[in-house]
Amino acid sequence: MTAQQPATAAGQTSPRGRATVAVRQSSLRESNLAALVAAVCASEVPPSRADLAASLGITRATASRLADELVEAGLLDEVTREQVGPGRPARPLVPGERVVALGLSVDVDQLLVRAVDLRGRLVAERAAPLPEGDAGAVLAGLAELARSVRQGLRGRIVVGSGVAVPGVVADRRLLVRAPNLGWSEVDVPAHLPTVSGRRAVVGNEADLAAVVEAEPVPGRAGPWSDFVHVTARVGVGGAVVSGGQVVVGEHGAAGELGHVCVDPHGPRCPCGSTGCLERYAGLEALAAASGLAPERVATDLGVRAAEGDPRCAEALAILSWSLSIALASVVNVVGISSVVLGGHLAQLEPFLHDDLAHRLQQRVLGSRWDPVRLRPALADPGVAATGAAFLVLEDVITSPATWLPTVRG
Amino acid sequence: MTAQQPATAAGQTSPRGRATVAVRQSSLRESNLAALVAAVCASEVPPSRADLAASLGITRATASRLADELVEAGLLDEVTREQVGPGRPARPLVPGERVVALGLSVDVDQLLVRAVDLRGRLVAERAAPLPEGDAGAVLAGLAELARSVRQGLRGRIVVGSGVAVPGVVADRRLLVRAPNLGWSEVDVPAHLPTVSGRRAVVGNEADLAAVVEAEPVPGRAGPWSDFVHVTARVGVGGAVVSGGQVVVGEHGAAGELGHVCVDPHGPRCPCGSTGCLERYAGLEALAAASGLAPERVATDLGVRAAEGDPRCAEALAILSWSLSIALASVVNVVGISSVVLGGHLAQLEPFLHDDLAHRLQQRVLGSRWDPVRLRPALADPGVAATGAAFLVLEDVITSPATWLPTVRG
DNA sequence: GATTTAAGTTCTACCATCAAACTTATCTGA
DNA sequence: TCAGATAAGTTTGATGGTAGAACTTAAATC
Repeated sequence: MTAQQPATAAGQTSPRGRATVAVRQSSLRESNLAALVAAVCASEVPPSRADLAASLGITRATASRLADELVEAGLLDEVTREQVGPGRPARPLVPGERVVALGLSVDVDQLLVRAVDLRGRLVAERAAPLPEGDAGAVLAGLAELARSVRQGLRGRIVVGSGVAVPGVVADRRLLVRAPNLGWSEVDVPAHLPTVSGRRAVVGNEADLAAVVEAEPVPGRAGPWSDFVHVTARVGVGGAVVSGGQVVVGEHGAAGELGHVCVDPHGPRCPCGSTGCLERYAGLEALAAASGLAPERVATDLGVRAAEGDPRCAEALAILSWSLSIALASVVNVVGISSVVLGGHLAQLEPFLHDDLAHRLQQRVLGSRWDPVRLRPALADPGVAATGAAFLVLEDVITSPATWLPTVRG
Repeated sequence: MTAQQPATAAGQTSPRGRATVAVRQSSLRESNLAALVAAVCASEVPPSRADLAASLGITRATASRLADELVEAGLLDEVTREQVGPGRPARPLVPGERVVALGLSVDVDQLLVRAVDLRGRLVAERAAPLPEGDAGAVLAGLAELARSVRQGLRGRIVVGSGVAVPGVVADRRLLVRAPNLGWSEVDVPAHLPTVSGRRAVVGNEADLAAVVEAEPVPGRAGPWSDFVHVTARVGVGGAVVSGGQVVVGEHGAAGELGHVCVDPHGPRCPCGSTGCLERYAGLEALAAASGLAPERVATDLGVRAAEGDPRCAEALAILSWSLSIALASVVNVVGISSVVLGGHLAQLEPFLHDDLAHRLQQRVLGSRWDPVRLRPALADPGVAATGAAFLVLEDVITSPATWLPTVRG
């Protein structure tokens, strides 16, 4: 899902990564504008025009002209830096703070709308309980919530909106099915207002959470660019991130870690298979094994197990065992040896880490050369909404020319 | 492995797919040359200069000028087409047949060298038994064999050589480890002659077989661009192809389908884990279960089972069961629902197809909406060598400008 | 206050593409 | 047989974006 387009420097490319359309003079400019914005967003310290010229391999003249246009349009901001040495002082550039995107999220229990700026900062946020009714009613409520957030964004350049949904998404638009909401074949953008004339883009919530995990700030890579993201809540979902990109698969349904087979002789799963990971690591299974109420699992299971509660210790051991089998298979197949644990697994991570790492070490083929790394996910229950906004902001970084006034003559 | 670079229209991009280096006038030309060559290679019917101009969105003038340069350099050939209607007759273009690449392959039992032209045709081939000795001795033998094949290629433009090896490859160069050969940390290109001043590029044999499966002719997509390729020979290997590209993973070790866990309570595997697919679908396991000699498994197992031999039928059932569990997990995670069966599985495919398809249908999450497709691999034991040559030919398609005379003034 | 250093700007040259007119080669039909 | 139609390919000058080099600006240093 989330179909992060394989953005290229200039021109369209086929799925195989070869150019299918020729490039012209103007694409040259567009692609250099994109390179400039990407460089500014990716940089830890705000670069000057001269820095950009050097790092991108263009002349200062060209870098300066392009940067001026971007500053003029508000896509970049100029900041002042305290002088550090001789020479004319630089005018460093940072991502434009007037640029914001809306991130919408539909979950099983609430609606959430966030506004995030190009620097990745949360500008506004509003939540509401899930309205009663069908997809139309719920999305009408979401549209209303989004409108109210937009009210408070006067003076900003609202570049678009993204939506996170708990289901399979095709083509960044169609929600094919969302079992937990009971929806199928919903054309989500059709129910939402356009922003600056642009339709909302749609993504799967687990994928969007992984986007933020991979890139905590739009356009700037996080510490890990290749990892498997497992999110356990009621069900178990996940995403595979490779080279900073979420792997979406043929029909946008990749990342179904919950239904990797842990034990073919294990319990039946409603999906039709047997011994799926979800039957061991899902909330229901953990509650049953530990004797805890479902809402206490995330907070109490680890602590109780550490205190010596035998049922909790047993539940934690089964969790670790089942995760190790499923994750080892995934790691062997996709060749990625970093794992991010999300949902209630994030809170249990301190109690799981050593045992799970040890078990993975035994089952992962390349672990002798490259040990498996484990990390808890960001502790933000609304990440998916942020990820949805990032989806739009990444588009701005990829093709900033769209947002420039087309002055011809 | 096989690190197929995510080739872009113009300029370099980061792993995240954003431009890191600006593009200049000359990149424009380079990228349009590449687009032209790619279009000619991808086309079923040879396109004229006017066809190319229309499909790429450039003027006939530009298309013509670029095409002339490519024809001049031998990268494209002009053919004559019988006239079909009024107007000046077109001079259709096809990939240049003088352009050939060498594909080398080291296997556990033999050396193989092929020469393949830009149209994907096998031009020459020579095989030799595996020489005694260490990596140096074996690669010296391979170099000698390559030299002898090159002798017969006078008048051709030999653009480079690729090498297929049965092991993990890093950076298209270093053979990290090859258990079946007992090699590790071998800098393969260092032992081989350069071709036109270019070092050989190295890839994993399973990945290279998948490359040919995805693109039977260089630059022209085959029927499937997203599939899981399982190859069972002595061991069980594989590759995941997504969007026509082989998924290589963080360290080039992706695609280890042989060590996906089928049953955690299953037999121990030398890899340190338990119940790996290789313990069920590997040649040794099949021979033991069926009572057949290892070399007869591929040819006889299916026939004997169909004739009613109970041990063979049992062995086939276990094979199908174990494949279904492992493949279902892979398909759920990477979201790809096409499977190509290679090695001895290709020959067994007719006997496996129905039962395996049925089992997968039950275990794969999205199979109700998108049934899993099964297909046997190409019946060519030397595909890997062809794939190695393709690796080089794809580079020519991606950046043909490298092969043009640099006329400046 | 002269000198050094480096950022940013201005100007001309270059080069690849575009647009449009032009040439060439074949078919069509009287 | 030959003019007309049709479409491929070519030539010409214009356009637009970057390169290169000289120039201006602003601060630190001595």
